[in-house]
Amino acid sequence: MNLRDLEYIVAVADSSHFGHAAERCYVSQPTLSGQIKKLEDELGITLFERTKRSVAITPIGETIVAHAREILEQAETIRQLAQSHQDPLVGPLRIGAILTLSPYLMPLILKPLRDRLPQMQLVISEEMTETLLERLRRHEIDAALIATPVDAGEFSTIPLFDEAFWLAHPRNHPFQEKKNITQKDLDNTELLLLSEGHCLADQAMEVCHMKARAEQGDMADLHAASLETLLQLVGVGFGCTLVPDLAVRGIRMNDKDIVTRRLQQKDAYRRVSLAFRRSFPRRQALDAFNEVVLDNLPDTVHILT
Amino acid sequence: MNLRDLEYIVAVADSSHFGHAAERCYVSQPTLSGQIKKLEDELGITLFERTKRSVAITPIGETIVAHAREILEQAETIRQLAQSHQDPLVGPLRIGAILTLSPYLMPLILKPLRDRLPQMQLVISEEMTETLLERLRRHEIDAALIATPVDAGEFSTIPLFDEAFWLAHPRNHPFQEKKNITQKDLDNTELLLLSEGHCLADQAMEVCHMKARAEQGDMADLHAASLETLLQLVGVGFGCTLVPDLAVRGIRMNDKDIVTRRLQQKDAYRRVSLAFRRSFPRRQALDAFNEVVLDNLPDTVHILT
DNA sequence: ATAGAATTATCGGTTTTCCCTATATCGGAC
DNA sequence: GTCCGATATAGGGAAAACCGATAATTCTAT
Repeated sequence: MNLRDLEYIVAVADSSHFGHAAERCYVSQPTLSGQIKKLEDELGITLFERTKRSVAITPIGETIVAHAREILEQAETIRQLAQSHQDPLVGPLRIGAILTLSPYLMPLILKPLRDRLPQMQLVISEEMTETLLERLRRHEIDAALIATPVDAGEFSTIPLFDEAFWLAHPRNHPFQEKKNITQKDLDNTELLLLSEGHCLADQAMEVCHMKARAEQGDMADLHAASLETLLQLVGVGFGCTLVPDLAVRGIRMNDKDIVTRRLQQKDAYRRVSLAFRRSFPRRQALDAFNEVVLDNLPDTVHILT
Repeated sequence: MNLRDLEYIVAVADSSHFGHAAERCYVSQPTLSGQIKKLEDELGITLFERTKRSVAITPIGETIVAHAREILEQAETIRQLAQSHQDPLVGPLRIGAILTLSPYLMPLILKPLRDRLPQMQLVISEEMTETLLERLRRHEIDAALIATPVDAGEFSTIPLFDEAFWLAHPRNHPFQEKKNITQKDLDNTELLLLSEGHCLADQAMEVCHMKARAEQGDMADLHAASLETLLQLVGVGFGCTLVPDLAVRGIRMNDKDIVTRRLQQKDAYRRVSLAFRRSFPRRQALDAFNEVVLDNLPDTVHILT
């Protein structure tokens, strides 16, 4: 049995005429006759009752042709599906992003993305870096926006932009009096950090030359699960924290108790990149996505070509 | 695209391993790889994301494999259908019978038929000869039990049995006094006949040497549409009629006002045969049907070998 | 009755597809 | 670095699908 054979029997069932059916299938009449005969032999039944003058379908033939029609329809559906997915820009793109980036980046790009690539539906996951990478491995997402270098062997990465860290402190904090915050100031400051696993915590510790989490002492149990929570804590005077650039934009607008200040250090930034499986077939979709992201970032971040 | 190709992609989707999938499909791994690649090229999309180390299905691949599964299932259904119809004795057999035979023959054979050929469902149509032959031409029925010779060119026929005609007259009829009914008696008798198109009417006229229906005079508007109606008329003294043998059996039991008498003439019978399209493929089913019919006829009919 | 038209089946040869073995290539493990 | 496991590639052979020509059969028209 064969899809072609099924086309043949459907054509004969429709036209009741081997010659016309053959024409419709773009084959010669002997070919069609032979193939149908072969199929009948294979199935062990007679599909069509033919005389030299006429062709009529048998009851069982009728039933089988009905199934054949369904099969051909399904096959056509497959071709249609394939057709509409041929453009790599069409179809859902599953992007993961770290929690300290996603809430501040997505609002900037979702609308432009829908305008520029209406056929591409973005499916967003927000997770910590390790979880994202695991989901990438499992093919649950197609790419991940992260701020940590990953093993180049396992995934390909495209660097997108460098995002500076800002210091956020309460309005009544001693820093309020200082014109410039120096590295030394930072090194001596106890920072509020996100809980274990958030790359932002590690990055902040690095910027402030902290050796390990344990050094923080009493504040250990204040480790928050989201940047928003952390900022709430800053707002009520619990301490300072480092905030990545994109997240600062929201604070400036909304919270009068929090002061954000640019850091002097040149190396106080994190590099955001897009990681994806080397074998991922829709590279063009990723490139288009990246382009939209870069086109819609504020001037405050440093875009990498 | 090809049914085989679809088996390949389903196998790969199931095992996530080209080698194992190939084994399951009884082909070599290069063959399977090649065919899948060909299919991907044909569809213009990537079904599987493969590295040298692992295989994962793409989202669109997942969708397509789902359709492929349905197609293969339908194909299997076709094979199953064919399988269970391979035995020509299995499946519905559509038999037509003339109206003056069907009500008397069917009760005799339905139960034996169900016992002997439980897998064959009999679908019965009751029509006049010409209608039966027309339905035979249109493949609406598979065979017809008729009592008229048909053009041997158009249909094949199998003679089954000769059915004698009996005379049915009211108990108070002059015939009641006669010991034997002669041809001359019949020739001078006005018979009640079935309406136009019933072969029994023609046959009765022939037996009684009637030239044409018009000779009957006043009784013309009494032409009945069924033998049962005709016998009702006989029962209330409207006249005589000829009744075929199988129909007589019912009368003897139920009606005290009707006398049935065997005719002396040797040629007062009709030949019942089974007519079918020469191209009908389930000849064995017909033979089996005939056998059951002949095995269950009463001794009063003359069975033809 | 005979010729002609229409229709399906059959035959021989060609092209295409499918499949196999052998081998290359790549990534990971020891 | 070498071996192992996995997929991809190459070349050749077998099977199938296909075509044109033709046969066989049946209906139609003259």
